[in-house]
Amino acid sequence: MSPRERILAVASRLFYQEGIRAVGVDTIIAKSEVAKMTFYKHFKSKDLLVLEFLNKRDEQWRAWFEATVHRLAPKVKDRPLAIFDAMEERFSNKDFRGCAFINTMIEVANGDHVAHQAAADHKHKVEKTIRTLLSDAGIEKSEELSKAFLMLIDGAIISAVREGKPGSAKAAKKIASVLLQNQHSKEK
Amino acid sequence: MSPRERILAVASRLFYQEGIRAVGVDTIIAKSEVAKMTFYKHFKSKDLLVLEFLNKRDEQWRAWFEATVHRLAPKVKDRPLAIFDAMEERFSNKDFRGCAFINTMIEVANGDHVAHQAAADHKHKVEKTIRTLLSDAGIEKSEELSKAFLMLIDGAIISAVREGKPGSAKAAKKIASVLLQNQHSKEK
DNA sequence: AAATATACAGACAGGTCTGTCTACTGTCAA
DNA sequence: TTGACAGTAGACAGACCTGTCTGTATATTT
Repeated sequence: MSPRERILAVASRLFYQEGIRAVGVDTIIAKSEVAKMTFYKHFKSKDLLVLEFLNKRDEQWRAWFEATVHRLAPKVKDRPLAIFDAMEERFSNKDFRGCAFINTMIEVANGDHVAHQAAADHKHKVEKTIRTLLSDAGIEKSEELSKAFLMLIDGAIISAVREGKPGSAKAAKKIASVLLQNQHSKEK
Repeated sequence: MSPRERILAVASRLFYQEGIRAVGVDTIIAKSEVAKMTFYKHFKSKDLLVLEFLNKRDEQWRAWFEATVHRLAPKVKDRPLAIFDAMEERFSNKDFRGCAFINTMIEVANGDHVAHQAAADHKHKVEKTIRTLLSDAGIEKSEELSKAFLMLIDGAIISAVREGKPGSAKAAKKIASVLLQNQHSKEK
């Protein structure tokens, strides 16, 4: 593993686990066993490292998400509800500490900051993925429903963090299934 | 206004607006026009000030919540859905920056910290209030539904922060009304 | 063998953080 | 008038923050 990869790996783990403000560059440098100048050669500033962390995590998260939903639900019509089974898997991880993008957005506070933009972009992409899952399952008016699903996901994430257990995923799934039934009965 | 009240008022505003870690005691001391020793006379540490901020905000928030729901919905059966109208009022405030308890919980990270306990306590109390609103409206199985409502509220809060506009409250209300209808039709 | 690139170790500057301490001022009551 | 009390102003300690700088070692390429 190259120094650059070590730095990014260590930083990603610590940023997610403890928060961005809580982790200093000195800690990252020490834990990735790298010289300070090597760090600043590869990342011009801490902010740029944060940005790279967010971008990489966005890609990895969405790749995981699509793969897991497909694994859990081979049939397209089962995939919308499988979203919440995927979330439950995530919530059950012992290192789960919520959504890195929500966390960053809250930690940074300033709405103009790049981190907010990154969080907004990430969630928009996730919402688009959900919309595709819904319309592939034959659901009309998938736009409103995908926004509802995203809200349920975020609510479930917060509940899971607060309670320290993954039960909220099942509750969210139940709500989602009611919404789908409701949508279905309206179409008839 | 006594020095102590000034400190707490300034701290509360800044903690909510910018985050706890982001605001140093020096800033609080300067803005509340107080000597440093006066600060430390009234609050033994920053952590204790944070705790008092959270406790006070919990009381004020719930008082506002109950009063607003009652104002918006004089009839008991209208109150469950009025919860989301109340939230929309909150989201529309220009200083809205999410839920102070969620924010604190995320910012602090460590699950054993008092702030987590405070957030958990607050949300439990809110859930209990919601459960009462539901059962007063004649809804059975209010426990499961109150948890669902809380999840919708938290999801709507996150969406509102992310989008910077209060629209998510209406979306959450729509979902809640579907849940209520569904509950109602099951009872029949 | 010499030159170049990369990474190492660690001192340093300049700033911020929490919390402590001293010395001074104004007020009120015994 | 004297003493207690609450508050002010500001220096200070010690830790931590980001980012820069010097000098050295190693490895690869020419």
